[in-house]
Amino acid sequence: MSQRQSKSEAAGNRESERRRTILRAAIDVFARKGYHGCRVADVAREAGVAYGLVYHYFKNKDELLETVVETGWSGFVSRMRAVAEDESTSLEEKVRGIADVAFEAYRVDPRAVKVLILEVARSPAGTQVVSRQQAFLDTIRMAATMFARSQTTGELRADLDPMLCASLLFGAIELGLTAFVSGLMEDRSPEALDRAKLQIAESFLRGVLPGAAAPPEASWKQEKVSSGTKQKVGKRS
Amino acid sequence: MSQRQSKSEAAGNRESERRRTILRAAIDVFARKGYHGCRVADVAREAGVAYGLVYHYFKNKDELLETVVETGWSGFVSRMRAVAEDESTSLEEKVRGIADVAFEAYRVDPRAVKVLILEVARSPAGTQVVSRQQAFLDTIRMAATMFARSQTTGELRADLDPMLCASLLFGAIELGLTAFVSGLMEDRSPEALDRAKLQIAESFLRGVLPGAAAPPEASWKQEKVSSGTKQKVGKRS
Amino acid sequence: MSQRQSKSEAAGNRESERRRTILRAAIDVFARKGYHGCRVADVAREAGVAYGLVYHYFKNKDELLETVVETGWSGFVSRMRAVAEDESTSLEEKVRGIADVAFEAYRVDPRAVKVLILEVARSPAGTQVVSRQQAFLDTIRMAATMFARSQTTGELRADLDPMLCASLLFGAIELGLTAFVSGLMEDRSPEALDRAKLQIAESFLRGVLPGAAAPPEASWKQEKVSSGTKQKVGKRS
Amino acid sequence: MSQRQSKSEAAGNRESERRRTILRAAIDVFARKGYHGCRVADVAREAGVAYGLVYHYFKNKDELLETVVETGWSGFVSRMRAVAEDESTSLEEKVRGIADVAFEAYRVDPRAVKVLILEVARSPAGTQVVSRQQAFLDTIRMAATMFARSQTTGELRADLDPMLCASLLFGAIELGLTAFVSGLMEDRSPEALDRAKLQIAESFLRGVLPGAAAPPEASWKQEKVSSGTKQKVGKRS
DNA sequence: AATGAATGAGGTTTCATTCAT
DNA sequence: CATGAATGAAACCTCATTCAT
Repeated sequence: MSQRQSKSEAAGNRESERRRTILRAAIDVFARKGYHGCRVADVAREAGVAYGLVYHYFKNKDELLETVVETGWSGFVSRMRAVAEDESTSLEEKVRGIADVAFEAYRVDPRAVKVLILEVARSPAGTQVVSRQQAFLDTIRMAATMFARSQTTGELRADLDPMLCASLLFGAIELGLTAFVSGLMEDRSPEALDRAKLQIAESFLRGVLPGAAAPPEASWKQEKVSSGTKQKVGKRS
Repeated sequence: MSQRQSKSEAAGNRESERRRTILRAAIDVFARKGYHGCRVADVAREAGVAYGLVYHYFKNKDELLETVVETGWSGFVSRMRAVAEDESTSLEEKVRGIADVAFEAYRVDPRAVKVLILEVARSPAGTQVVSRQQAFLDTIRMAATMFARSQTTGELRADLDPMLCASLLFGAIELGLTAFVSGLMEDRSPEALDRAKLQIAESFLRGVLPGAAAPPEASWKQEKVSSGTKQKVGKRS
Repeated sequence: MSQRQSKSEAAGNRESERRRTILRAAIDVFARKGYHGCRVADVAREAGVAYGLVYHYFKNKDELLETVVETGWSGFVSRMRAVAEDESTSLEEKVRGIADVAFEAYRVDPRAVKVLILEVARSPAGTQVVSRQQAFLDTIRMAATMFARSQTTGELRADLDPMLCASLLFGAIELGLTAFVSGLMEDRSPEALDRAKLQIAESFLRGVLPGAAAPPEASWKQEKVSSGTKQKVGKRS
Repeated sequence: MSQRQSKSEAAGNRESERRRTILRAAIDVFARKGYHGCRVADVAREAGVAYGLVYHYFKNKDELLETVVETGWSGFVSRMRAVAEDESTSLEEKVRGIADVAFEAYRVDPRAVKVLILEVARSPAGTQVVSRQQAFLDTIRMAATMFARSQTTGELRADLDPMLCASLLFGAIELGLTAFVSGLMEDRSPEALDRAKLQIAESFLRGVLPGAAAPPEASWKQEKVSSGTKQKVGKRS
């Protein structure tokens, strides 16, 4: 802030600046080519720094991803948690808040969200450090807990599985965002984003809130027996 | 079937038997460690065949995945399409049918579904052959078309984006299945699967069908302005 | 042995042949440039094989050295042990036998001995797998035990430290061999080797066997006080 | 000495102080992990100075070792030479003197001695600057010359190879010291050191001085033919 | 003098793919 | 068909050295 920074301050700033540059480059490259599809050299080139500098700031390629994920995810999760555990709000507000957080994250840094979706949300279990895979699941569990609490207050239909509600909500949000990330949605304007967010939240709420308008269950109840048996879904030719 | 098979038949059968063994092994290994996390040798070992035999039946590692995906996905898609484009059924039945197809596929071969979810649904755009990435998106587009048609008949609320509806449905289904795949759902009995399927379909339908019971929109309409702006979601420190 | 070898036999032979080729090349290269001074590529080139084949037969560069050492050393040690623990021989015969084993090893494969001397005998403790450093020390300990036993039978002067006797013997042998390895000894003919071997064994024996002719200790006893004090050997602080 | 030092003197002192600190650290680190097993950063950390400062005082890593060796070795050699070339002493006194010098060097700075043993005495020929490898050999040659002279005066048995005598002496001393360095000798007290020194010198002298008590050569003369032939020392299977 | 960030050549290791048997 | 040894390009990582401050 002061006109003159002490040497160490200046150095400290430059260091974190470089570090951030590399992290930024990593996000961009990971988003573009995927973690496995890019080389450390790509990240370095994107960042405009020498090869070895990446290893000055990060132990190895994996830690680079780990850091990208952690910084991106931890903020996301803490905001999510703040919304989900706010005792002064209704379930409805919470759900809308969660959608807000997710879409806002996308608005601010779509590429980072893409990396999170691609490399964190889904990835073989055993492969990486527990944290990565777990991070995503923990978030869903957190939401499930939120839904379970809502059932005790009657805000959520009692016949629903809270874990499934959570999956449903996050699945909708995630694939909604994926639609933007992947180019399925042509209009990526802020307004379109906002509309998508609202639609997702609203549809979800309509579906799970205890409302008068139950869907005409009768029609499917009688055919549910057949489901799962009449379909032949043999995987291989 | 006959006691004696002609030479070519026998050879053909033995070949496809081996081929199938390898494909099966590939599915299992991909599901366990991911495409990038495993080596061709792992697949060969899992199949109990020699190293080079994999290359006898498949051009390269990528074709192996391609084949896994194609055989798994094409059946899935055709069944999906049959359901979605059946002109004699209501939207509700179609949606339930889609959920049926997805969950039945999981019931029959959960590991194959896992591979499809991991390696097909999400993966960086540029990386692989177009087909893979496209396959998933095409399916969503197909569902979007289905929803769009339903709007013309008044079966679906007109104010919803069909593409988003498709994302919402598939997102819910996919993450629902992920909940099983990842172990989030402890009870993986057929009954639990069935329950999940029904809940997902029903909640989705409730949310998007034109019903009397609109959710209390008033409550959020007045705060919607703020959403996407008041939240501070800065990704990095 | 038979004219026709079964497939696996042939393969087995070819495999071990290659493996041996690489090991041989490693010995030569290690002897010439040292473990740290050469690249895996050098070994591959020397062996006339492709780069990656080295890794087909050995886990990594370190295992390559480990194997060189083990195969070379284990034979050496077992022969040494056979000599040292033979209860039917006199100490004198044992000492001569040990010199035999060492010099014969050098005659048979001087480069392998060079590698053993360079990379095994001495090397920082913590660096490598225990076995390497320990192997050498264990051999000395074995000899020390042999000397200790000889003291009980009166074959060795009782006033000597067995461990030091072992060090003395092996030090003499090792540096004797080093004189050949390093080119200090110009004549490397078998006869010269034999002469060196005999001289070393004989001088050692003269020095440690209980003989009438004690060295004129008187002469140094009176000046021993000064030793270790008058010399200024400060390495610089 | 004077109360006031000129600026350059002061600077010079400070410089050499730092320089010495780094050199000291290098000795310790080299002794602990070996030249190849450590990084320049390790030396810097051990010295408690910044990374680049090492390069302020030394051209490169190799010069660091070179300097360690030179300062350590040159003093050692000049003391050794003073003893070996002192025309007023008997061979016996010279040998005892050499042992004195070596053990005193170890007493004063065992780690420096370890480095000398590890990095100087043995190291592949081609690897480094000639001086290093040569330094050790030259010392042995010097001793060999000393022994050769002793033969002309009849102090040393005429049937011995002077070069081998030198190797024998230094081998015994070196491995004697190694026994201490490596922990083979449990008692490392000054007294134990002194005892070892005396035993080595005395045994060596007994072995090589022309004494009445020749070892019973007869016993081995008749079996010497076999040596080197009956032993099967094939290195590999 | 002192610092440690920055550089990049050089080495190791992996693993998809080919090929001889 | 089947095998698995052989190949080598491509990626990762290390670390000596330089350089701007």
